[in-house]
Amino acid sequence: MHQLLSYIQSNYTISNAATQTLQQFLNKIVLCKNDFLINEGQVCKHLYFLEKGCVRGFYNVDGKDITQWFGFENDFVTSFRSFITQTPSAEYIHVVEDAVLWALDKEQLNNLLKNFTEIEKLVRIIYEQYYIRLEERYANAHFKTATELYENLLQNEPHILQRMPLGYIASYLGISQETLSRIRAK
Amino acid sequence: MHQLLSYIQSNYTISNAATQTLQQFLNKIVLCKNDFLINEGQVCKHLYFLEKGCVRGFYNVDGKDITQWFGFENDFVTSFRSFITQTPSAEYIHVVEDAVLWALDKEQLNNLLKNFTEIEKLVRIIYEQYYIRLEERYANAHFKTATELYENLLQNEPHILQRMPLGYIASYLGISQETLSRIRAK
DNA sequence: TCTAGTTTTTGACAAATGTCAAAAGTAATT
DNA sequence: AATTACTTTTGACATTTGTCAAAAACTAGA
Repeated sequence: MHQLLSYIQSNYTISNAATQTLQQFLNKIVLCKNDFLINEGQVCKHLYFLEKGCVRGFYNVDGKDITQWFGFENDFVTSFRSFITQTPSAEYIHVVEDAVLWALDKEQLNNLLKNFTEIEKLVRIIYEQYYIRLEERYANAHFKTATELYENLLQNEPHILQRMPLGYIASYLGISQETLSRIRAK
Repeated sequence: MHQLLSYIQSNYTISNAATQTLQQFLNKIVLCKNDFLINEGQVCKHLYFLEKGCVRGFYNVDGKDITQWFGFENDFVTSFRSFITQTPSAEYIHVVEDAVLWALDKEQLNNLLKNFTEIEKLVRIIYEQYYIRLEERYANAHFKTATELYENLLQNEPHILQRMPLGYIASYLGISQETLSRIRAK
């Protein structure tokens, strides 16, 4: 069975009919390190469940990469703004470690939402969680020194430090790589 | 009719039955400037629709206020984290201009979500929009100089500059009031 | 209109962080 | 093992921003 389905079933209540229909709509995608799942300018037509590997969402300003978020196992990833509004994505999604994903088409998700109340509810709850997570990250980023940002990361998301190169982490925190390197030296 | 209801009806599709039930559950709240809608430590049991006035969500670190967000007419406001998880709020909600709000109890919202699919959908869509908005704000805050932050605000949310005192705006942007004052002088 | 309270501005200085450039370290390939 | 490419660290210095304190401007109430 897809890891996505067991993940959903162990965290939410969902009927067999919904599960089976969902299963039919999922397409497996395998990508290698440094592939791109999404490119800037592209309209994002799928929601992805990340089964294995890790990715980062970043956008490009004056030739400089700015990492917005990281995705790991059991995360839903996509360029949310593009996926929701069906407008061109401002961000890239870059595969940092070889990845296995399951893609769900926007149209087909809409069908699921229409036909299965429990999926509508599931999606609503997932949004709630993602919203809270983002808000928390935002709060943590505000009015903090570079050292505090690093200590926060160490405390709240240590897996990022273990699996992501320094340059990406620095831009995720909004500080220069050199500063991060010096902080870590201590 | 409540402004909330006409707001919803003009933006979403919603049955009469749902509208009427929702209407029953709404309680009007009137607050004055400098009242608090939510205090830190309090579990937030209501979702509020802001009909008139404006508010800010802030939290306190070492005696210093840090403004997280502003709410204006037609916004849904609450301490989302607390409301969703039913744990004590980390933030205060402070009334900046005399306000009229409509409160919806969490329990009663849950009933609505259970009984009316279109409300479940409505809430899901509202979360999508709030999520995107937050993500956008986050992207704008990252890797920007104080001047760029100010110019961004001027472009994207000029109403904030018109209606909020400088100190709140500075902490919203994550810069000191003095710096913001100097930037604005130019 | 005057007064008291609040908010905003200004100045001087200190501290934190960014930038650029080079060196050191690490990993991947032949 | 040697070469190449990529990532991380280090140093020197410039710039931005924060902090503290005081003055100025603005607001609301008596």
